Order: sequence, then C-alpha cells, then structure tokens
Amino acid sequence: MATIKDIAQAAGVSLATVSRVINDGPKVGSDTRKRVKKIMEEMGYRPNANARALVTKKSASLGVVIAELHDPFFAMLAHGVESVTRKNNVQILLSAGSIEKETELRAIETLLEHRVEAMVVHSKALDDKTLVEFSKQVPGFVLINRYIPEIANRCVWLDNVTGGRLMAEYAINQGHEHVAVISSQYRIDDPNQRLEGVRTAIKHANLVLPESMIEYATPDQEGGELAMQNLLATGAKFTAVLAYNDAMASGAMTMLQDHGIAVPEQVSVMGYDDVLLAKYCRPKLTTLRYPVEMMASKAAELALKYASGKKPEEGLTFKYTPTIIKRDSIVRV
Amino acid sequence: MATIKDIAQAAGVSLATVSRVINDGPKVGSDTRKRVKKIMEEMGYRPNANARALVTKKSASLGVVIAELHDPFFAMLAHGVESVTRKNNVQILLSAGSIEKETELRAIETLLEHRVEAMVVHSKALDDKTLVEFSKQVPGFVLINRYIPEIANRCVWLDNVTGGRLMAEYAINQGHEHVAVISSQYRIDDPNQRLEGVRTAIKHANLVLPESMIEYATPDQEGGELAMQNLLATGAKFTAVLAYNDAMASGAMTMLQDHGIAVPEQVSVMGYDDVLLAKYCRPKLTTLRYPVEMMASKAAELALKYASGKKPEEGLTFKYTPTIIKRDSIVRV
DNA sequence: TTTCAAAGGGTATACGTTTTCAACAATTAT
DNA sequence: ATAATTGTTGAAAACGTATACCCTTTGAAA
Repeated sequence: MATIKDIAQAAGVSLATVSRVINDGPKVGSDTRKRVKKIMEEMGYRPNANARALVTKKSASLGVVIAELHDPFFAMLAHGVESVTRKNNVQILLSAGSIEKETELRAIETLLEHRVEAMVVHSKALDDKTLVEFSKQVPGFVLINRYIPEIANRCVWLDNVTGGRLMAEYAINQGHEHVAVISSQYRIDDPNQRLEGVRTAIKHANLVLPESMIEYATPDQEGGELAMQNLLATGAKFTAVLAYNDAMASGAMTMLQDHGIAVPEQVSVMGYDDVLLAKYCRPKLTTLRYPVEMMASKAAELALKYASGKKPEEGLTFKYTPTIIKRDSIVRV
Repeated sequence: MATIKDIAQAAGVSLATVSRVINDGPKVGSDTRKRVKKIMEEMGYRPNANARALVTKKSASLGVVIAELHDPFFAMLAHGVESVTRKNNVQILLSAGSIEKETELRAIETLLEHRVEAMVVHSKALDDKTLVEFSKQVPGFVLINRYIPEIANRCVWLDNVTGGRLMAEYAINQGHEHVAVISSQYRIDDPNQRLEGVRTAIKHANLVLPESMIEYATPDQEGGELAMQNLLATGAKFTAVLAYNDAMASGAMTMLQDHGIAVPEQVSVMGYDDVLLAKYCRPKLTTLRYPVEMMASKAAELALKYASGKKPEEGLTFKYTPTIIKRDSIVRV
C-alpha cells in the first residue's frame, strides 16, 4: 500500500507538503495541492490510521462496551452510539463484556491499548472504584445505565426507582389491588431499584406486597414463563403482574394464556424497556419506555466532547426518566 | 501513560529486553523477566496497539460492516462475529453501511485506513466488481449473505432460492392451493431469489401465482401491515401468505386479526429468518431458520484464517440452506 | 590452554505519520 | 535601492514498538 513517501516522490515534493495536503493544511500552493491530490487519487493512497494515531495521540475512534450484542436492548444502545460516531467520522471499537467482571475488565483494557480517548461503557460487574479509576485515565470515559456519585457528570442513566413507582402507580390507578411482581434473579442494581419503586408506590397506596407475590428468574422469555408458573402454582391471587422487562412480560403472558387465563381480561401485565418485541407480542405490551437509543447518543456525544478537551462540568448528571407507553396488556378492573 | 522506554529505564535494561518480555520472546533470563514483569505491573504498563500495528503490520482486529445495528438480524450477525473474535483476542471495528452505496464504501475504506487485515462485510449496495477489488487488497476479506462466483471461497451465504421453494412446498403440502406472497420492495437479490424459489415450487405443483397475489412493501412490520391491507382490498382469495421475513409476517398477522380473520384458522402465515420476534408473536410464527449467527461465526473464522496467511481454497464456497421451523402460524387446510 | 557454542542482552533502524523550525522566493513597503 | 513581509517548501525529530544484528559472558569440549 502506497505511503506518504511514495506520493512525495512521485510528486517531487517533500513529505511535509504531502501531509499538509492530506490534512488540508494552510501552507501549500494551490497548484502543488492539486497535483499532489491527483497523484494520491491515482495511486489509491489511504492514510495509515495507526501511524496517525501514534503521532497525534488521537485515535479518531470511540470504544463501546456492552453486555451481549444479541440482546435487543444492547443492539439499540450500540445503534444510538453509531449514529453519532458516523456523523463525526469516528470509528467504533466494540467489545462485549457479558456482565462478568473478568470479561468487562479485559474489554476496557483492550480498548485502552488502542488508546481510544472516548468510551461509552455499560458495566454492571465492575465496582465503582475500578470505574472511577478508569475515568481518570480516559478523558472521554462515560458510563451508561449506571450512576456513580463521584463521577456523576460522566453518567447517563435511567431513574429506575421512579420507573418502578410509575409502573405500580399506573396499575393501582387502574384499580388493581393485588399485584404480583416478576423480577430478575441477578442481584445487580436495576432490579433492586425497580422493585424499590414498586414497593414505595404500593405502600403509599396502603396496599401490601407479600414476598410470596414476588418471583425471581432469568430476565428473559423463559424466565418470565417460569416465574409465572411458580406464581400460579402457589395459588396466589392477583389481577396484575409487573415484570422486570418486556421479555419476561412476554413469557408471563404466554404462560397465563397456556393456562387458559385471558390477558388482559383476567390478568393484566406490564413490561419495562419498550424494546421491539413489546409491539410485536399479543396483546401489545403496555410498558415503560427506556429511551436507550437517545441516551446512548447522548453518551456518545458526551464522550466525544470530553475527549476533545472539554472538561466535565461539576454537579451535573444525565438522568432520564421512563414514561408509560399505553398499549393493550392492562385494563381497568 | 508509561511506555516501553520508561519500563526499560526503571528496570535498568534495554528496550529490546522489555519488548521480549512483553512478547514472551526467547532471549531473556528468567530473573530479568520476572523483574521486568513486576515493574510493568507496578507502572500499569499497557502496550500501544497503534505503535504495534505500525511496526508489525498486523492490527489484531477485525472489521465488520453491517446495515443497521438495531435490526435484530444484524445484531445476531454481529454477535456471531463477536463470539469468535473474543476467543482470539481480536478487537472488533464496527461500521454501519445502511445499504447505501456511498456509506458502505466509506465504511470499508475507514476500515482499510485502520489496516485491518480481516473483514466480515455485509454489502448489498456495492457492485460485484468493487467488492472483488477490495478482496484483492485485504487478505481476510469475507462476504456474508452474498455470493459472487469470482470470489466464491470468500462468500458465506444462504441459498435463498431453495429457501423460497421449501417455504412454498411446505404450504402446498399442507393443502394450501391459493397462496399470496408479501415481498420486499427493495430490488436487491434476496427477495428476488426467494420469490424465484416460491414460483418454482408453485409451478411444479401445477398451481398458479398471479401477479395480483404478490405485494411489495418495506421489509418491516409496517410494510407487512400495508401489504396485507392491499391484498385484502383487492378481494383476492387465499388461505396462506408467505412473507419475505418475520417482521412482515408479524405485520400481516396483525392486519388479518384486525380484520377479524383468524390466524391460522382462516389464513395461514409463514415468515422467514427466525429472528427473536418469531417466538414472541402470537400465534408463534412458522418460519425458515436463517442460521445467521452460526454463519457469521464461520465468516469471522474464515476471515481470521485468510488474514493469517492461509490462502483461500479454490472451488470452495460456504453455502447454507434454511430449514423449516414449525410453530403455530400455519395449519393444514 | 584454546576454541566454540549457547545464552543473555544491547544498539540501531524501521514502521508512516505530524509538526516545528528554518530557509527560500516573491512581493510589498520604506 | 533596501528592508520587511508574506507565502511556499523542505529537513528533521518525534510518536512507541519490534527485530535484525552485534557483543559479551560462561561453561564445556577439544
């Protein structure tokens, strides 16, 4: 592959001049510029991003750490990031961290080896201290879906407590007095916070949520089915079910229907996240919208901004609140 | 960030020795090795991937070009690639090309600037010649979901003609004599090939497929709804509908149900791809499985292999055939 | 004792860029 | 006419790493 030197030789100018042409530098005559450009075209010259990154200490790329790509939620996240990197001519380096400490760590470190100065990371397995440490090393380090007070201005996150509360309040306002909850079995923040919000709303309405009305399972379709099966097996009475996410909600609906229980006529179901499937499943899912794509774009912009030298403002954070999307899976009782 | 030079200085050895330690090189005593390693640990040394790539002319990364990340199909594709890159300690560079000539081209060129020697690309907008040209420049250039005879040994693709045929045959074997087709309005290969297969099967069964029974729309939920609406508006009689993909199938089902037509009791529906939503929608979709994740993994392995110097074998290609996944959206008539 | 090989380690160059500094030519002001 | 300025160009150093080549030491074989 042709290098700058080849071009310089062919054009009869120095390396410096060619470099200036490439970068639209100021100090080169218009005729020379034209000539060099023509030769670059002819020889199919392509600047070497690695050499460039080495000398400028800027990589023109952004690292993304997510859990698993096949999860629609993360696909949306990645898409949100991609839309802004494309606008800025920035390349994405992608790593999956599958919510495991070791893997997440390796993902970030690999990115660091590539000297990306901007990063959007979704980490649930790493502890606060480690992440704060990284944020000191990488100017454009931004967390998504996580809040760490120490680096609040680098966090783009969803208020899950409020989300949980909204969910429960909506069900209660629809007249439901006996609600069951299907939560995730993974003891990370998200399910705990959502559950906390639900509990708050229920207490505030002078209702109760016995432990027997809460089931924990894997946060997917199968988990939702299993959880609902268990709920039904205990013979508990409920008219509404609040699920941890849309996949679990969908699984719960399937299981209810398999037992001849009509949704939403006999039991209402609510999801969380509003990913694609919420629109596809029947009945269409009433759910909480997690604007992950928008948030991811925000995070990417932030990362790029910080990376370019702008200092994160103190006392600032980027909190989003989910909103109810009304569809067909819940009715007034 | 500490460099090799800093380490050398701190350890009182030369650059070469440190480099040897880093790469597990042969000519360094075990005590020196230990000492250097300890110092690297202490100083938090991280090799600079850019400098490395520059001197070795190997980038230890793989480029991926897809259409849009939020499409579940591509999310699966990316995931398939990721699973093998992770195993090989290779970093993913991701670019989206949104099925537009200009964007796809830019995506590949950016990857080229980063000197990735392995690439998995999904391109529908670029012509054969351009892609063949790229394949000559990049040793590990592999196409997914596309077949170009000239570089057959770099193509991992699905036999869409057979897929279309299987689909139609299955419907016919279930006793359906009047089938309608919902296809994609984009005039790329895939829909044409699937349609060709359908036509073959229908002709072979001595049935007919009038043009009025084929509707074209955008290959998503909305397109499926629209296409079905048009089909119903013409008053055409059919007992089965073959959709271009699962999203369109889902849209078609929605529209049918909205018109009070029971699926599958009155009209059967078949999808294609078997993405997530096929399991989530109601009734569960009978569809053709496109093993995209497996294929993407294969493509990534191939790309890495070719990139590492192994020459593509002549007269070899990587053709996959879809299989029917029987669920609930079609019944015997 | 001499000779030699092997092991351990250092020097210097190359990779492809960007950028600082200095030099030169041409133009304008004095 | 000379001095000052502007515009255009080149030489060289630097970025962080890998590696080919050379040097020294050591111990064993001759």
